[in-house]
Amino acid sequence: MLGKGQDIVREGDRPSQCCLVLDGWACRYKMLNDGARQILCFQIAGDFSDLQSLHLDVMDHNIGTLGSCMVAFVPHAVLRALVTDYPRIGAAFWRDTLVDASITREWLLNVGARDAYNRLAHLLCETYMRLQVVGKADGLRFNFPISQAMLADATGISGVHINRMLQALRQDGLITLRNGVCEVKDWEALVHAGQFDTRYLHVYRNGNGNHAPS
Amino acid sequence: MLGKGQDIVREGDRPSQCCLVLDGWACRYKMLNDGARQILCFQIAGDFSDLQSLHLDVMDHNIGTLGSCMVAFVPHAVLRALVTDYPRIGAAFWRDTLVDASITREWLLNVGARDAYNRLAHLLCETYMRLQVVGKADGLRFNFPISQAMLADATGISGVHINRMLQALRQDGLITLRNGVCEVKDWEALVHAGQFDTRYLHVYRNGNGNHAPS
DNA sequence: CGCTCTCTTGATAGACTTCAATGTTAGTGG
DNA sequence: CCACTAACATTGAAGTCTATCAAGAGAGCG
Repeated sequence: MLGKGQDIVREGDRPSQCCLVLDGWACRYKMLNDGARQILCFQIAGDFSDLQSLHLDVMDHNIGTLGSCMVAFVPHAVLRALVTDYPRIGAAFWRDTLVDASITREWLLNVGARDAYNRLAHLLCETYMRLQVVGKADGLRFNFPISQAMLADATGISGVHINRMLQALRQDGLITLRNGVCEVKDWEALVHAGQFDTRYLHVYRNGNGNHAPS
Repeated sequence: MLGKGQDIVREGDRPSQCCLVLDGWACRYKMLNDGARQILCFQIAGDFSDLQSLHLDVMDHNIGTLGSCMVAFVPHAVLRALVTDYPRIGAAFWRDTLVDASITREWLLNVGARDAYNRLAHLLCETYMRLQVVGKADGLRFNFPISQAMLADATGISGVHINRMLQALRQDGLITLRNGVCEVKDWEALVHAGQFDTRYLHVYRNGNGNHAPS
């Protein structure tokens, strides 16, 4: 169990184990010399943080907690044995890293091509959907202990502007967000604003998966 | 051999083969409803475009050419056989997709946290370095048949502003760019401007790899 | 109770976009 | 060899989205 703002792995490290997020909030991030931080993705329950360290010796980014976070560490040796003895598991791990890459690409699209309002909407859609898939959503509500400063770092938008865009989303009746709890008030509108399409998450379920559970 | 502006794979496709870029320029990209395009990475000689389709059935992005481009297609069946029969090759393929993801993360940092000038500088550093690694650079010069509109789509900057930033880079004596040929005039300054660090490319060579060959 | 963190708000400034026009280059066909 | 066209590059002006600066208000905590 880690507290908030703890680094799990740092850029330049040569990990000998992988970190699995069991609950709470972590993220990948990178820093610039001027102190700017870019959060590269949120990691929630079930995410294998740095599976990549199995094949890439040196970490090219940091992994840290955003809120209190329960993690497990699995030695590389164990994972390597799993991968060689059970190719199916190896394939599943590989697939996991591919989905991770897909999400990063969508974030790149988000930051590179959408304006602030839609960008935030998209991030909320994705976060809700991912939480929902792993059973961490309560209907249309979910815990979201992410400060506006963190949202700023994740979206490449300034903190002040995040604040205003959140207000806009609230006023437009799309969401509610208070005390670390977010509630989706108008899923359709949120999806429309973010131009959110679940395809890139590569979750296959019954139904089309692009609607909130009723 | 494909011409310019051809799609190789489209979002939603279910490829049964992977595309290997032998020479020329391709890219991953995504579109928004309003017609905006985000280029997600450049693909050059040696890049296995859609290795991910081995494990993710449906394409979540497009792959297309930026200039004339020589590609080879390898059926999934062949690759799967390779992966199962020769685990080392499987590991190499996996590693390849991980490096790809690392580059995407750096692009996200680039677009999310750097201003236009430095963003362009970084893109040029990366492109030069990657070409140099695969032997496609001629000293400090390299073919760069990428229009300003494409650079705009790659960086999330408008075409007009790309033009101005290129002029600034030229005036500052960092680069030369004409007729699809780019020449680095001041590598140190370019690296500094882009805050470029090769680590994320995961190329290990003699020397530190962060300097142009003399 | 003071401290810190986070959220909020207003005013100002700036980076970048958009619009629109012009210049340049290369290719095509007569 | 020269019009003609299509891309692409360049330029100027105006507009706007977003950043920055600065300050105040709540909320949680030792």
